[in-house]
Amino acid sequence: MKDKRPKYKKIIEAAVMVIAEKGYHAAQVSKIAKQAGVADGTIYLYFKNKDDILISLFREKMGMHIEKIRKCLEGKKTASEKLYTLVENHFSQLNKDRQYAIVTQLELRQTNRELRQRINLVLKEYLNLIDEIVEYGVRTGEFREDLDFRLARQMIFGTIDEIATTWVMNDQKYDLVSLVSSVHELLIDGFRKRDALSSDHP
Amino acid sequence: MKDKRPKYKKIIEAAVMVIAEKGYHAAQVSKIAKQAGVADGTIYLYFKNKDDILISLFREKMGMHIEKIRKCLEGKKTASEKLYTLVENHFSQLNKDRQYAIVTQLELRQTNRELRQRINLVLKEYLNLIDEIVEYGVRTGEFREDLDFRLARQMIFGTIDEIATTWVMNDQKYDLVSLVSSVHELLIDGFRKRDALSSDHP
Amino acid sequence: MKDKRPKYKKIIEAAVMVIAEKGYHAAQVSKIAKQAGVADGTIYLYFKNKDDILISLFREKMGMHIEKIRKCLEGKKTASEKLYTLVENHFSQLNKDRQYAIVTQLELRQTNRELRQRINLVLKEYLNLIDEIVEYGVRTGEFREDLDFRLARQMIFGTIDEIATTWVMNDQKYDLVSLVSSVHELLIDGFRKRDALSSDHP
Amino acid sequence: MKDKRPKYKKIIEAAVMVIAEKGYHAAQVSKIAKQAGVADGTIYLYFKNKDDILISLFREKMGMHIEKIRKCLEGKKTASEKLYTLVENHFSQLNKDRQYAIVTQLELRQTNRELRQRINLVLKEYLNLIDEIVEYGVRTGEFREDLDFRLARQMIFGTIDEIATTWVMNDQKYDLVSLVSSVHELLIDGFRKRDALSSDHP
DNA sequence: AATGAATGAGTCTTCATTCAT
DNA sequence: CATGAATGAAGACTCATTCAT
Repeated sequence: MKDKRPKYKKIIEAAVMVIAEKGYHAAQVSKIAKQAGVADGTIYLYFKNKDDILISLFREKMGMHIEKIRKCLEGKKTASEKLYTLVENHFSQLNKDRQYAIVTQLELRQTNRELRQRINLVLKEYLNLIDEIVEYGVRTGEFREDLDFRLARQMIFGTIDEIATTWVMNDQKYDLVSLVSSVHELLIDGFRKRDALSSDHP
Repeated sequence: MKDKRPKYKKIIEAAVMVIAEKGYHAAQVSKIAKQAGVADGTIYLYFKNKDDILISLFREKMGMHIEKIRKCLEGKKTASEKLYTLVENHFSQLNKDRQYAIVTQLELRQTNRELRQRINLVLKEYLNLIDEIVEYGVRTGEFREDLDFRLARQMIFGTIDEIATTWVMNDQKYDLVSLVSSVHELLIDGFRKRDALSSDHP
Repeated sequence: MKDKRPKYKKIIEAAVMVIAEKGYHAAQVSKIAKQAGVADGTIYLYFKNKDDILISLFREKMGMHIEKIRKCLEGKKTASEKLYTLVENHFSQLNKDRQYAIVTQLELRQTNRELRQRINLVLKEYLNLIDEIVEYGVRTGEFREDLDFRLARQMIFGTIDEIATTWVMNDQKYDLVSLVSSVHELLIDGFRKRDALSSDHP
Repeated sequence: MKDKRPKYKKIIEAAVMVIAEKGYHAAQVSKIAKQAGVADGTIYLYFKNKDDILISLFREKMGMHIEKIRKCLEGKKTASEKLYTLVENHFSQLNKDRQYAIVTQLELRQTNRELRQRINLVLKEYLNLIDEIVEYGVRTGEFREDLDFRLARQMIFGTIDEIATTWVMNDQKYDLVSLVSSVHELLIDGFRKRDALSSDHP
C-alpha cells in the first residue's frame, strides 16, 4: 500500500509550484497538468474546478500543519509555551516551504468573495487552535481573566499573518524563524497577568 | 473653487459603490462609467486603466484618512494616546463608510502581485505613521527601548487589519468602534515598560 | 434461448431512457452505461460509437415496427385500409412508448448531416413500405393512375411526422390515436379517383 | 439613410453562408465573424450568443418571407389560389436561396429542445398564415365545413416541409418549383367539398 | 473634453473514446 | 467478455481598452 492517490498528490504539488511561480490567475490548468505529468482532463477527476484545486491544496496543507502543531503542543505545560510553539511552527513551515508561503500569503487572497468564504472555513480550524491556547491560558490563570478571546485570537493571527506576508513580499530575504522569540514576547505581554512577568519560553 | 475635477470624483465614488457591491473583478468599467454618469471612454481620460481606478481610489481615501489622523494626533501627548487615536480613527472610518470598508478589506486584496506592490506603496505612508508613534513612545521612554519597530508596527497593523477584515466578513454586524479600548489595551501592554503599568487612554 | 445479447438490449433501452430525459447531446455515454448497469467501456464492445447507439436503437425499433405493420397489412384488401393500418400503427406505437417518441421525433433530428444520412437509410425501408401501399392503390385502380409516388409518400410521411412532432412538443397531452381516422381521410381524399373535379389554380 | 444596421445584416448573411457550408455545430463564431468582416466580440454586440444568431437569422428571413407572401395573397380570391401561392412562395424562396434552404431544412433542426421551442415561436406566425388560408376556405364554403384546422395545417406544412427537406438532402438536384402544381393538387383534394364519397376504413 | 462602437486576446472544462488489467 | 481510469482536443464568450468623431 504505497502512495495512496498518487495523482491527487502530484497535482497538488504541481499546483503549488505553478501558482507560486505565475500567480493564481496566470496559472493555467493545462500548465498545472503538464507539471504534474497528467492530462488536463485528469485534473477534473480529482478536483471539481480550478478553484477547488486551490481550496484542496490549502485544506491538505493546513490539515497537516494543524496535526503537526497539535502533536508539538501536547508536551507543553504553559499557555506561553504553547503560543511559542504555535508561532514557531507557523513561521518554520513557511520558512521551509517557500513556494507554499507565496501561495498562502499572496495567491490565496486573490480570490473572489465566495472562494474566500470557503478558504475561511478551512482557516477556522486553525483559529480554533489559537482559541484553545488562549482559553487554556485564562483557565490556568496565566492570562488575564478578562481577556477577550476573539480579540486575542485576532491579535495573534493578525500579527503573525502580517509578519509572514511582509516577509513574502520582501522576497523572503530574511530568516522568518529568527523572529519567533520577539513576536512571542510582544504577544504574550498583552495577555499576561499584570503582577507576574517573566520570560519563560525555551 | 469647489467641484474641482467633478468627473474624477464622481468616478471614484461610483467605483467604490460598484466594487463594493459586485467585487473588483465583476465590477466592469462600463458599469462604473454608467454609475458615474459618464461614457466608458471618459474613464480613460482620468485613469490609466482599471487598476489605476482602484489605486487612485485607495490613495485618495487613504490620503484624507492620514491627514485627518495627523490632525487628531497633534493634540495628544503620550504614545498611548496617539495609538488610541489611530485605532479609533481607523475603526471609525471603516464603521462610517461601509462600502469603502468592503473595498479596502476584501477587494483591494484580490489583485495580482504587481498591483499589490503599488497598493503597498500607498499603504506605506500609513505604516510610517504607525512607526512614528512607536518611535515616539520609545523616545519618550513610554515604550521599552528594545522594542523592535518593525515588529511593533506589524503587530499594530496586523491586529487592526485582521479585526476589520473579520468584521467585514461577518457582514459588519457589530459596532467596530466599541472594540477600540480593548484593542488599544491589548496592543499597548506588549509595548510598555515592564515596571509601570496603568491605563491611561481617554 | 431467450435473452440473446442481454447487454446489447439493456444498453439500447437505457439509451432510450437517458436520451429521452436529457436530450441526445446531454446524454453522456457514461450515464447510459450507468443506467444500463455496465461499464463505460462495455458500450464500445457492442457499439462503434455514440452515434452508433442512436442509429442502432432506431434500426432496432424501426425494424420491429415495420415487421409488425407488415403483419397487420397482410389481412387488408384495399389501399385505403392499408394506409389506415399504417397510420394507426405509427401513432399507436408512439402513443405507447412515450420515451421512444421523444427520441424519434426530437432527438434523432439533432444530429449532424452525416448521421442524418445514415438515419435516412434506416428510414428508407419505412418509406418503401409507404410506397408499396401507394403503388398498390394505383395498381388496383383505387388511386388515380397519374399519382406521383414520391409526392404521395412525402405527403403521407410529412403529415404524420409533423403531427407526431407537434404532439411530442406539446408534451403528448392528447391522445394521438384518436386522430387516425381524420388523418387517414384527409390523406386518402387527395389520392382517390375523382369523378369530376376542376383544376382551378392559375 | 442607407443601410440601417449594416453590421447586423452582414453577420446574418455571413452566418447563413458558414452554417450552410459547415453545419451549425462546426460553424465557429470566429469563422462567422471573419466571414462578416468584423471582430469576434462585435457579434456579441448584436447577438446574445451563438444560438441567438440562428434564431435571429430565422426570424429575420421568416419575417420577410411572410411579408412577401401576405402581399401575394392579397390579390387572390379563392382559398385554392391562396394555398397555391403559399406553396409556390415557399418552394421558390428555398429554390432561390440554396444556402438558406440548407440552414432552414437541416441545420435549424440540429438544436436542443430549448432552442427548438424558440424556433417554433418564430414558425408559429407562418403556421398562423396557413391557418388563415384554411379558415378562409371553410368560411367561403370552398373547403369542407368539418375540416379540422389543425390537422389541415399540419398536413400542409408537414408535406411541403418533408418535400423541401428531401430536396435538400438530395443535394437540391431538381427544380423544387416544378412540384408546386402537383403538391397543391394533392393537398387541395383532401380539403374540398365532396359530392359523395364513402368512408371505407374499418 | 467627451463619446461609445468596435476590438480581439485568452482559457476552463467536457466527454467520447481507449487500453492495460 | 468486462472494466473504468486516463486521455486531450476544441471553442464560445467577456470585457478592458482604443480611437474616429
